[in-house]
Amino acid sequence: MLKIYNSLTREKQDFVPITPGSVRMYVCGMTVYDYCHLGHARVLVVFDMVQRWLRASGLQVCYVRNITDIDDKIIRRALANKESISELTDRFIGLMDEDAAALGVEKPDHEPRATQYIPQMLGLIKLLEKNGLAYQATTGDVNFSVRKFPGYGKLSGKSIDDLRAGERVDVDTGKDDPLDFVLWKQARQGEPFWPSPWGNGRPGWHIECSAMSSDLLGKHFDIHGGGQDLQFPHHENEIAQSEGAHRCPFVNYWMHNGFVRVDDEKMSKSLGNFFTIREILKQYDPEVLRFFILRAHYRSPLNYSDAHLDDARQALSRLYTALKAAPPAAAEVDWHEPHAIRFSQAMNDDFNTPDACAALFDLASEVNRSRSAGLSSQLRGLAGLLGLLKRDPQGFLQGTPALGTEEMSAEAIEMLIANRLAAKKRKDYVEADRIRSGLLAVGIVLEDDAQGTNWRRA
RNA sequence: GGCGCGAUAGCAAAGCGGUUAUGCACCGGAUUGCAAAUCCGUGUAGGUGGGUUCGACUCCCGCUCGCGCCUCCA
Repeated sequence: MLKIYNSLTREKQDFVPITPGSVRMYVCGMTVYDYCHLGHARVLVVFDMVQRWLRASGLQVCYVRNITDIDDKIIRRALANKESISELTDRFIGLMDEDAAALGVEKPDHEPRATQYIPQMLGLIKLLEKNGLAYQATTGDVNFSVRKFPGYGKLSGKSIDDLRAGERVDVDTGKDDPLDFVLWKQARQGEPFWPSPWGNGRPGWHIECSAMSSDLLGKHFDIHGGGQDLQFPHHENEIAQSEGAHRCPFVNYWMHNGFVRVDDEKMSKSLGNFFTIREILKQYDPEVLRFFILRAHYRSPLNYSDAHLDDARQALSRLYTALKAAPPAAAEVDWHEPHAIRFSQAMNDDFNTPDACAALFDLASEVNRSRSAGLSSQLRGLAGLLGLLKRDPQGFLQGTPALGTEEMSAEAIEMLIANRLAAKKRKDYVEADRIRSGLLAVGIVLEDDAQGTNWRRA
């Protein structure tokens, strides 16, 4: 039985799908005006893992991850770049796809873009207006009336009055209450707009997710995910909009992944301490990054540093080394085998990937001891469910230079290995060792076995 | 100020009221021409003060420290 920690109830709960045998899941994706950073990588990988495990559990999954392609930041960036909004967003959607693919993230079933759902948003706003929850302010903006929605704050555990305590005096917003949020922004000079019953304008941030999720998944669906920082106000507002418009429960299970940190501080755009996926992939194999993300629990904070990635790289090498020692027969998982059982229990316990990884390492030891192709298949099969160990071991072991080591071509390495073998044949161990330590100095490790000499990157 | 989360060995990171987490690093042994890899083995934990219990890293309370949200942010 799968258990999921539900942010809404703040406890682990048995997962019971609305429709037996199938799951509908929505995850807040990217706002496309810049490169994806490590925080985005975490959302992408974590919910890819969730989606994979749901499918592996025999459920039929409909996974939606949206793209926000219209908002203030996008408008500003396009202006600064002197390009059109669609040029900007198309470009970064392409780059995001590349990053996601590198990290082994499977394509969601739907990737709706906000700008393609304007009619649905307008429909939703009309419903909210009809239900007395939306009003047009003197500024022309259409706002959501937070105080008229009972239960506002149930996701984030905030009460409206507590929120008021920290508020700053804000004039000219036209809001009845400072906590009200915008559903539809009145068009301003030089900004893109769409016609609406309330005049030309563009959508507020939160309404797109309510519109896209109900259009693709229905008014009431199973799982909604995203980064912890979206819990308030974004997800809180989504609930208010969706439940306020449809008058029915919105989402059963809310999942929020923890932050990525640098030096124990949240990595964020505003702090400027973020690393893009691209930057990191210049130094590390994408699978190392994926493994780094998955070896921590999705709700825990994840501290980034080169040392931690180096550590992850060494650990992943151990798994690939085991696969190399005993080539797998297949990648089919035998679910009666003890490691598979442990793996499955770990995953069913709120996607405990660190524990699932521990099962993988125990299995690797077993493979090394037994040299069993069957167990090796188990290893590859189970790891595959996390999107790991899909490659040829040699490709991984020889393809990822450690930080600070120089590149050397495979041909050059092979040549030196041949020279060393010749030296060994004539028992010139001084020369043989000289060659080996020379290679080690540039990050190449030689391993002799009965068949000959293999090399890998340290 | 309001609300919430966390504190595990050198580093990273899980489960668990009593029995080896796991990985990296380290140490001893096997193996090797020497190594590497691998195997075997040892060691290093649970912020602090109380409480509950036959027994607590694990449950409860206080304290200290760290972090997050309350504003765009994955």
